[in-house]
Amino acid sequence: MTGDPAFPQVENAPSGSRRERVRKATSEEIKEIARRHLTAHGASGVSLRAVAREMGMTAPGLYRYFGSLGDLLEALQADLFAELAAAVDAAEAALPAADTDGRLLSALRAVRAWGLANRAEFALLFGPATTQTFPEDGSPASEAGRRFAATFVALFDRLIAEGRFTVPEEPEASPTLCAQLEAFARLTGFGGDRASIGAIRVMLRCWVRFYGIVCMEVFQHLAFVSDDMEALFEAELRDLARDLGVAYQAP
Amino acid sequence: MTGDPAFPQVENAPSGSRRERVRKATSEEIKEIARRHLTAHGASGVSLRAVAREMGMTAPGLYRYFGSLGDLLEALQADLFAELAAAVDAAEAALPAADTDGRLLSALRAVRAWGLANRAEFALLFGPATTQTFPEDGSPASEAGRRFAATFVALFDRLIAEGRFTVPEEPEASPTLCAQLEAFARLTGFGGDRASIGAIRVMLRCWVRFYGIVCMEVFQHLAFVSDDMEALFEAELRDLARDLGVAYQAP
DNA sequence: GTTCTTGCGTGAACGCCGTAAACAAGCAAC
DNA sequence: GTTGCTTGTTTACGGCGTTCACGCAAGAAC
Repeated sequence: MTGDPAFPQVENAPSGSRRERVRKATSEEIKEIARRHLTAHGASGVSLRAVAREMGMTAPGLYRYFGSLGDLLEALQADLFAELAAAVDAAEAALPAADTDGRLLSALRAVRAWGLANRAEFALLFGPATTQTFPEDGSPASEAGRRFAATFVALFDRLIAEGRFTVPEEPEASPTLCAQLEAFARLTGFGGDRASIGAIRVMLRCWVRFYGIVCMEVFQHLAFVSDDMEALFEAELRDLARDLGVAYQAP
Repeated sequence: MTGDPAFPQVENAPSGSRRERVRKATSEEIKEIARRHLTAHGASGVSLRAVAREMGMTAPGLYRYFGSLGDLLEALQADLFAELAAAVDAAEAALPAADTDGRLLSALRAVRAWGLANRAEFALLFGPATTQTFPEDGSPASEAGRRFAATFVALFDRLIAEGRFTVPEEPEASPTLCAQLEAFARLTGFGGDRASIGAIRVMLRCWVRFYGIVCMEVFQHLAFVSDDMEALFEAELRDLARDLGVAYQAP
């Protein structure tokens, strides 16, 4: 596996032994085909047999790569979280690093755009947790999700650091809520030094609102209003920006 | 079974011919069993064969009652919307008619409670629209959903009538958004006389926030924060009430 | 009361599916 | 070469949605 058994493996090749490389390749091919089926027919349209058939294998062969159909979906989940995070990063990177406002808006719009362009994928990531797709706590999928979240946590963190939004006076926060918010901050590594409860509360509120509007649109629960909800989304984004002390600007 | 066979159709019996009654009964039994399977194993755990087996029938027999598995799920959807609406109505009815504030809070809490007590059912109603469960526009499921929404529309309507919340100055509403909001008001029969664009906007904003927090909890996307998110929900509800000019009161 | 009709349920069949177990071929190392 | 591990196949089991041809009992018509 590593550097040199005799010393023939000078390793200009990508990485790992030949075995490992080809294994990785087929593993990627499986996920690639499964992704296509996911896109085309939703999560329930992904089947080991169909994937195997498409790549000229038999279904049991896939069990050398994924322990079950659920495992395959979970691996897909991890990849998709990474893909989404990459899309968000790309959207951010297009703007100057100092433009926190623009970057945040751009990042949020990127999530919506990705969700609309990848409905089934979005549903797999953010839809109801079925008996299948159960990202166990330390699993790759769970970690990938955490990394995705980290992107936004970092952005919000900068808002706090820049002292953007005025934390509202909230004396009513119950002890239970405070404890949970603190747990949230700890788990996400949010607001390293200035993690005021109020700030966390504002961030979570915004995240919930954002989740709501995007899910509604992607899951098509407001389709009867209009097929294109961009205007509503932008209006929501404007509100959201105001709450965060961020200067809204049209896309 | 009915009253008298001699000149028989005096109809003290429930309704319809005997045929129709027994048909209705088995139809209900099918849905009842399917509902149990839904509760136990999620939407993907509902199968015609299993339902049939449990009621001592064979699967093809069910096709006399539902055109397909998808149709059965859609019928379930309709029933579940009705059940949820009933739960909301009950929660409302427990309070005096004049107590608009209390009724609204109670109604919203009822939705959350129902969702938590019926996760899979909630997912079927509000989760991603799969290739299965596609409530065609005039379908029973779609109508049931509309009736459920109507409950809340009525409540918000009363808030407007009572002049509760001050519509924020929003000169930025784009023409597209205005058109869509008007379409929304028309389709839901919202705000008969005083349907100001701003009011509709406020209502939709609140609905989106509510949808977001409940979905997050029911779909278990904030489970890492805590297993019991009641405190967070109540905090969100407090904010929401403030925006609507509603007096928050603890449950 | 006999006949006719209609609707209900079954049995068999087709083609999917996930998954397990036994087995054969290929590659790696000694 | 021999040994052992990795890969993939074959075969098999049970479950699934759905279709079709068929019996059969209950209601309608006479």
